[in-house]
Amino acid sequence: MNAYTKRVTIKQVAEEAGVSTQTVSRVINDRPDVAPETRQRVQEVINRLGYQPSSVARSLIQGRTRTLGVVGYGVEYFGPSRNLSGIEQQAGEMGYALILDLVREPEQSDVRHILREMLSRRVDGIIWAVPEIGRNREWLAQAPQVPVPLVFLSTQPRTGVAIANVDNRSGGRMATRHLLEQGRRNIGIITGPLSWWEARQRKCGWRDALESAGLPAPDTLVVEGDWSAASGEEGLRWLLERCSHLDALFASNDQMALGAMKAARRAGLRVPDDLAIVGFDDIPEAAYFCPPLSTVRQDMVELGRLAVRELSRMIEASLGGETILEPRAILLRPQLIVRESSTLSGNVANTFRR
Amino acid sequence: MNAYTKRVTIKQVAEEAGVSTQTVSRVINDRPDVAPETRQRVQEVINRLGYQPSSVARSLIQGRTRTLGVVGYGVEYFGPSRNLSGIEQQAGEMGYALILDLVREPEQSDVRHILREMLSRRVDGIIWAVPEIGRNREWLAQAPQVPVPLVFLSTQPRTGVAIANVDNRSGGRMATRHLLEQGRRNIGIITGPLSWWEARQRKCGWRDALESAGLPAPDTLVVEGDWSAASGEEGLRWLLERCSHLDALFASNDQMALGAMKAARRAGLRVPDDLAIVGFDDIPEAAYFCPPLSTVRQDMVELGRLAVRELSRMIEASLGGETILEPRAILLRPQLIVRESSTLSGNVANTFRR
DNA sequence: GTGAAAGCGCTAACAC
DNA sequence: GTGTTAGCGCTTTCAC
Repeated sequence: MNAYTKRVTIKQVAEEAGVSTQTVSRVINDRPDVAPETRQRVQEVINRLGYQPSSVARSLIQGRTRTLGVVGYGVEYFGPSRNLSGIEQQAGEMGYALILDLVREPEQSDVRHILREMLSRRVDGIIWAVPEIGRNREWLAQAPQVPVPLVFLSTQPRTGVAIANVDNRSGGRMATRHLLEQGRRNIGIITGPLSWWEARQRKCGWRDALESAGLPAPDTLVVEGDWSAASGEEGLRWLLERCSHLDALFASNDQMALGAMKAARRAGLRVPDDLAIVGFDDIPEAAYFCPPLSTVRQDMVELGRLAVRELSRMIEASLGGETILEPRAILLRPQLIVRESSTLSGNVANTFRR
Repeated sequence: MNAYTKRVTIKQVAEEAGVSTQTVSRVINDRPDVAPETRQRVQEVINRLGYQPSSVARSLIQGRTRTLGVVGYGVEYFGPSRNLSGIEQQAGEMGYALILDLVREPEQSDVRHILREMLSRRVDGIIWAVPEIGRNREWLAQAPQVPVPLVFLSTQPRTGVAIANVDNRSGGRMATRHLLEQGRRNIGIITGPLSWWEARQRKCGWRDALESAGLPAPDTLVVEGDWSAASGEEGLRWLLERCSHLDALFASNDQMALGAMKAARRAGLRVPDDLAIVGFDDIPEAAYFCPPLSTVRQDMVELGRLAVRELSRMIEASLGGETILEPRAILLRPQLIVRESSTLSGNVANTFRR
């Protein structure tokens, strides 16, 4: 088997067509000032030779790569993967390619190293889609010093940086208010890891709703999970020990809600009759849990798209004028999805509980 | 706010340090032949100016980008997202960056366009991780003409192209054989869309196992789903209509198994007592279904890693010698995970249980 | 309409 | 050890 053929260059095309490289350049860039017949002749040579302009060379001379750097986390989870999908779609539509870097331990990952790598590759802008955990965003204060536009996803709002978020607090409020409306009064919460900003926001929403209803939000109603179904199972067990009259639960994601359902079953509690449950995320399986899970849906695809549009706006602006756009904060409202796990009416599936 | 500062070049560093660009180049590439004091002086200037070598310029001159193109599908699903994660990990470890292109409609997507884009960006190699659906792989015959190494994931083996697969057929066999070992004799199957090669393979495995046991595999035991929980629910309903004595089900993924569980519940069937169920994939939620789902686990992370290692091998070979490596086919065995959906209590025997 | 010359930021090859 | 020259593949500028 032969080696891969060396790539055809603009020079070879020019020679073969008997014109200058300049003319070839005009043809591949669809410039007007080329004689129709010349254009056709060149085009034929291009097709015959299978010439493919090098965007590496173009990037070098034009000072832009039409590439976006994406630093992501947890693509194996539903939210982040949808998010990435949205980013990719929008970027593709706007003519940007994506360079992807996945972080596995957000708290320890070497931010400076990742940033350096992205910058050396001369991306036109960066999307930082790693959750804010503990102090792993301290460096963010230096963000304005990064020499390209930067948009953060799911990060505590700060002045001076562009941010796109789902309104987690409002989501937590929706879930809890819904449970209150169902007549529940003892509403526990299984939070995500409280080092996560998003987890804290959802908890704040829960507290907001209780306080608006004039109800207390004691610590005995709170347990911290780690987003996993196992922690949801354990969490509910723990809550039931402290608070025997618990009649509702807000689980901060659907996996933990699933674990809690298992624990409820084990404890002989009927859902929703004895215990109403609401989750967060609306993973595709949620509608098939037994019973189907009420939850808070967040449109992560749209969030990704919005982030790219904002980033592109910033890039264009920096390319044009001398001034940087004032970074904006984008906030996306989630949506309450009511299914059977929180409502007594019309709960057909419950008839067949094991 | 000021505009983003223009990037520092090697020339500026050289001037500032009072050396030639060559010397700076030697320093940033850790070449030995630089006087220690010169090196230090240059390094200081680099730090002070925040100089970041441009890999665009490097790529141009070295004829390689240290970039891999990844064409993927369905990152929002469990398998593909894990797959991508494995690819990213291994690529990172080997010093490659990733350019990501996500395809949303594998059957209609414009292969030539995607390929052109990747090639114009001069990726060193390509991983094609889009499922083989219908005839969307016909172009694959031309793969040897692509001017860079190419590895296909989850594709029907063919000579002349490198491929990495999970052994889906063997997985289907494992699932079905397990059900046979539990004493089941009327084992239905809900397949994936049969235009998918992987779906056909799993079905073949099911048939293999039945035939080995001397049992027929009639069409009344087969129903085609679309991977969704909804189709699993409907599928089981359909099967129960045709075959009232059905006592086991192999669902070709976990979502469809979940839907089937719901249908079983509705039909008043106990799982596993009346109907044993095995899924495929081992999504994280599977252990929390009610009852916990037996399934076939495939290590998609490892598959991704293997693909990258193989691709890298091909790239290195093509860089060195004149000949291309003979493309290899990699086959990864899946693993049966036994939980409660397929075993009557105390009947787990000597199988691996989690 | 077309071409020649210069140069994007860097490194390879060679000279000193 | 260090500098000089040339050039990667392309576009820009300015002649003609």
